Amino acid sequence: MTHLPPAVDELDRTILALLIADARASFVDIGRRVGLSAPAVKRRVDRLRANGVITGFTATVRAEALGWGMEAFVEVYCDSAAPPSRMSEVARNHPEIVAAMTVTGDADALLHIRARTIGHFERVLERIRAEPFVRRTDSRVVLTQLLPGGDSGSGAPLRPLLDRPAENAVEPG
Amino acid sequence: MTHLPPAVDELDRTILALLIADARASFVDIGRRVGLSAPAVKRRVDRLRANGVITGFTATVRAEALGWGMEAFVEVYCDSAAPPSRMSEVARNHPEIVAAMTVTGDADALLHIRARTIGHFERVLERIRAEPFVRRTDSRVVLTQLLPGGDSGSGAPLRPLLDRPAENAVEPG
DNA sequence: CTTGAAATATAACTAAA
DNA sequence: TTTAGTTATATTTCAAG
Repeated sequence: MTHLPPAVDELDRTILALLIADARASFVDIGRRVGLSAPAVKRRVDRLRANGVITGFTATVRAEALGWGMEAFVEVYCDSAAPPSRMSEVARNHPEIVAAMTVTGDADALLHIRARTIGHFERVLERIRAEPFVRRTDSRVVLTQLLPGGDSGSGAPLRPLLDRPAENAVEPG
Repeated sequence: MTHLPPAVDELDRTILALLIADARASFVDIGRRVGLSAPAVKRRVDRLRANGVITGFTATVRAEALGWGMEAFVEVYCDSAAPPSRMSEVARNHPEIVAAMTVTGDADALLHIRARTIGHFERVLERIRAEPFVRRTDSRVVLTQLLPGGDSGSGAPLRPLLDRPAENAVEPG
């Protein structure tokens, strides 16, 4: 049994790009740009949501404007006995962890962390290091975002990828 | 002249949390939950946008559903003569780079990269390594997302931070 | 795709703190 | 002066044809 192919066509990609650029755009407005009626657009958006292509709509917020001026990536090294589910629990235990993943390489996990200040970040690190199984951490503090939109996942950086249908083809071999 | 304090109050934070959870929520609906009329909500949202607290509204898309099944973080080491603006240019030159930043530590930059397949990723790496000033790279391929929402920046992981006004206070010293 | 009724966005105006 | 409520109108949503 293969995973169901979502079957996203050119029109869907354009609609996705428009919704990524502005999630509050009206179906009428989107329809005008893609040459479709509003109900037709709505049907496609509903289908993209049902298919799990669109997972939701969100406001993008400048973390600094809310007092979260620090950002860092932290590699976590665990005891070899650490069950993989434990890191997931650790990630949920600390609200400052905005993303967590297992990765290749020496480290067992990579954490994306936001904090108010260096001092706050230091306390978060201490909290994480105090977790069972966590042996040591290796941090990289973000200095400057080099791309507009800054944070990945804001959707905007994904848009260029949508504009290249040829690149989306399944690669041979 | 100090930077203007955005002055985000409790009500704003609730509205932000609701918009992060669903960017297409109607002002009437938001108003019901915070005890405000629709125009009052709109005025606040307009102000949050004008203040740069809200930078936009975006659809969150599952990259895998579009054929982007690979994700990696790549540390880039440059020649000491590399101007900082060059990395920014490199980042813009490769659409697979969804985020790029300068960081503390040995590496000069950290890239967040999305690719269709391992083979595609390898070719992207070769392209980046061929850039002037880039001396070497060190990659960490993402294996499993440990938090729901996966990607950071989707807004959802930021929501818990909004729920903690006490944590948002400016820290002494 | 088109239609039409219900819901929504939004501007102008008014009222209150 | 700043913020919210009310009203009025254009627009949008959405189910049905």
